[in-house]
Amino acid sequence: MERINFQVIEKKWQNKFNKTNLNNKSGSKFYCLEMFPYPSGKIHMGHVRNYTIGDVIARYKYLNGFNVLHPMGWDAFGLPAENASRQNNLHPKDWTKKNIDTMRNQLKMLGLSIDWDLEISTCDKEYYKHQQEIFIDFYNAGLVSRKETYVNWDPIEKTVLANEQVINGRGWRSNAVVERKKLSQWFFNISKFSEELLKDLDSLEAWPQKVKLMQKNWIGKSLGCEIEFELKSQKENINIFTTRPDTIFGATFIALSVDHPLSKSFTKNREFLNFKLECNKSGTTEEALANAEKIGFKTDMLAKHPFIKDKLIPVYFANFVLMDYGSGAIFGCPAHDQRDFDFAKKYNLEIIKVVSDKNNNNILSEAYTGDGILINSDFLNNLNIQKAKEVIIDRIEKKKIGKKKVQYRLKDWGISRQRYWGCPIPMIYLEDGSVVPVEKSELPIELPEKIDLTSSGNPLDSNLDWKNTTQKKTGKKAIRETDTLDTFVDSSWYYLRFCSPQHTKSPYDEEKVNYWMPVDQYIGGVEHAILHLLYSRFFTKSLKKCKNNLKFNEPFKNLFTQGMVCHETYKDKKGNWLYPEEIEKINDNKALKIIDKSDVVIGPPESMSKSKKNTVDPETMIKRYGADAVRLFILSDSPPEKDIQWSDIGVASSNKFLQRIWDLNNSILNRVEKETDEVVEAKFVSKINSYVKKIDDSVNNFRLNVSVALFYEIFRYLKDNVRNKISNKTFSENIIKTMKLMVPFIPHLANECLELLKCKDVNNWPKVNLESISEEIKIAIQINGKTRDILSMEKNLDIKKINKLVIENSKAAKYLKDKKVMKTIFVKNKIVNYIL
RNA sequence: GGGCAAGUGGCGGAAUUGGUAUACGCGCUGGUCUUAGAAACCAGUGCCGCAAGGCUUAAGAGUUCGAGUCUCUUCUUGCCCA
Repeated sequence: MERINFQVIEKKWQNKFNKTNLNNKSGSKFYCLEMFPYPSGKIHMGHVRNYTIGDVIARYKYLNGFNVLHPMGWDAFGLPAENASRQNNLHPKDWTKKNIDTMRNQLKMLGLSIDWDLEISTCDKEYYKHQQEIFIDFYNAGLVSRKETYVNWDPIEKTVLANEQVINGRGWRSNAVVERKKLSQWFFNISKFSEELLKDLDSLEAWPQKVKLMQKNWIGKSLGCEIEFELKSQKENINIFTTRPDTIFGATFIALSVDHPLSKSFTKNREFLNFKLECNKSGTTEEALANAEKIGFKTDMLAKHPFIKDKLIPVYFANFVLMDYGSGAIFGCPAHDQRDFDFAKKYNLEIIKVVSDKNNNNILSEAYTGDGILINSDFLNNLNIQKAKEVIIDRIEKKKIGKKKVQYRLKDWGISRQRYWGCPIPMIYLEDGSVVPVEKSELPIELPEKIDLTSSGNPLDSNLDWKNTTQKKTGKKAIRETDTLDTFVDSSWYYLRFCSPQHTKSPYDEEKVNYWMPVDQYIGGVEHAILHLLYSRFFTKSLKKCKNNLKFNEPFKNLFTQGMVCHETYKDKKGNWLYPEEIEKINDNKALKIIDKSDVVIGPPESMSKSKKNTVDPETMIKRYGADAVRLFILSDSPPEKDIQWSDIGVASSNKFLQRIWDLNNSILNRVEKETDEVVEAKFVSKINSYVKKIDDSVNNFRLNVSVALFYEIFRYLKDNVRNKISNKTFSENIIKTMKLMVPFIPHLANECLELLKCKDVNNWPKVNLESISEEIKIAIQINGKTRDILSMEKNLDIKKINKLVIENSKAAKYLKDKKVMKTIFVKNKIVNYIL
């Protein structure tokens, strides 16, 4: 038996794939996009999974007549390039280019249907030039602002992080404990779009509910109210914001942010300044604030309760109140807010319960935030929370001490980064203190080639040649903005660029972008559920608003988030991580270290990561088992949206299956002509047709693991029928059909087989004639709801005929003997249930 | 703590609107071939039972002629938010 020489076959077909695209000019458009990779060095299994899923969809749509756009590019700016550059003295540009070349080759080894003519790289000046242009457009449209704010400062990377980049109080990449620092920063005013970003989630019908919910929570719309508190001995009022005005009668203190205007009278107070320093040690995320110990600074100010005559409540500065959320001031109701509760316990403040819980006990061990009926609240008593909110807001507005207000949790997007390897921000500072954009004709503002990355801080800031410049229009001296853009900006519009990557005049060709957009299928990791997707949605909406030439509201019509690729972890006795190739597996529970035969501790499957050494190199696997086998395995073992566990045995068995396909294909080529039987042939044709329908259904529903299972079934069926009374012509036609079904999954082998079978019309999908599917069906025979037999019969028989069959030849007959059937439930082609 | 998703053989997992539970793969068992092994191929494989038959979708209840699927309670796991 001939072994497949997959290296030769793959090379042959890849040469072809690399030169072609999936354009069907006459068909409807279909834009298939997978999240583009960061060029970190080599591709990993996560990429293999992502791009294989995308490739199946792209090829499937193409074969079904769609005009398919399937591009690929590189998210090429970012800090790792700078780090690598320091380590091995290679310019970030060269390091990035080298990685791109490696990874492009690796992607080509997978046999993807990428149109490489459309390749883009975000670090290319032809790309970021347009990004700078967009920045200036946004600036002119009032969507960019410069604000002095507290930022999340990563002391290791010496840069600012967006809130979303802070995870558990630590930098998402460096894992350093994040500090609060005040800096002047550029912002995109994404919060102006809060309502639109929230509302339009409803139009994204084919997005996973989970992702929509995460975005909804992130935007965090809440209805609240502002209330003015008068102070006893000062003229100023304190304006607070709350989402729980119903708990006003439980208010026992006021807490201010350390940056609240009232803090000005404390600037000479040493104790207060120390307290302020202490506050700045923790990060600015809600999570950090919730977890940090609540600390306060008591002032001598007292505020008058707006609804309780003569009641005075103390005013504190507190670390859990931030100036940029609401008004930088809150009233504390310890009974019904955990932070307030912690604070009140610590400073021995009054706790007044105003919402009754089910237990009705008056001593609380923690804040009660559930539903209930108002108590101890004068005119709000006996109302539920919702009603109480309405009544109190109404009262506050009538009394003219405050008003209803909608609040969003979503804050503006800080985009300044103190780094070299990013897109320069096209702004200049003039000597008179004004800050203005550069002329569009000066774009791109290129990164300087020569750079010193050895010193800490921002390398552009110390590059005086680059930093010092003049304003083109006036010739005035100026200095450049030395911060570069957050790399999330680069990926917020790349999907538009793919529609016309060589367009020089503007970021995109209007006609092409309106033809291809929105992306019909976007595929990527769920880890981008909030940041990247929200930013991209914001970009689309902003561009639409300021350029007025886009005809769509949302960039991604359908979104699919694939699961991660996992692998067991291994540790030796000393607790050092081991690579899979360093161990020998004896069975599921036992493994040995190859060099010294010592025991290895096997850990549970976790997502592949270099730090745990549980990675498997795709290139090694492709070389060992072939690209088709790797593709087939990564699709077969789990549904695409769930995590998959990598298994060498699994990919080896995919490889064996491919060999069986090859053997079958060869045996067909030499098949001796059979005496034919029309009935047998018709049944055979009908069966293969029914499989075409099943593959269609599974692919359309992204159940690609089911598609693969069906291929195994189909091939067993074909093999069982080789010796049957079927003509060579019919057999060959149907094996061609089957191979066509497999093209999106294993494009190399399927195309090779089709060529050997002398198939002429390779680029179309088999048509299913639903009428021709006339399978024999099986009906469950139940007695009192219990299945007693399963009978095969032709389709669409009526109950009379089935009754006869049941009495004559089913195991259920004996249960019916001498019994009276009270009722018969009959579902055509499915079941008969006799109730006795 | 809140929200969401899920729980099916030894394992990964199938199962249109409630209608044949355990497809397909791995593993395991037996066989063919082989000096032997590997590979390949063939057969079997949810559990109990010699069999007839009974039991089985985390646990328990409910609705229904019929529940993996719908409802309620409990437990467990994962993710997101806090």
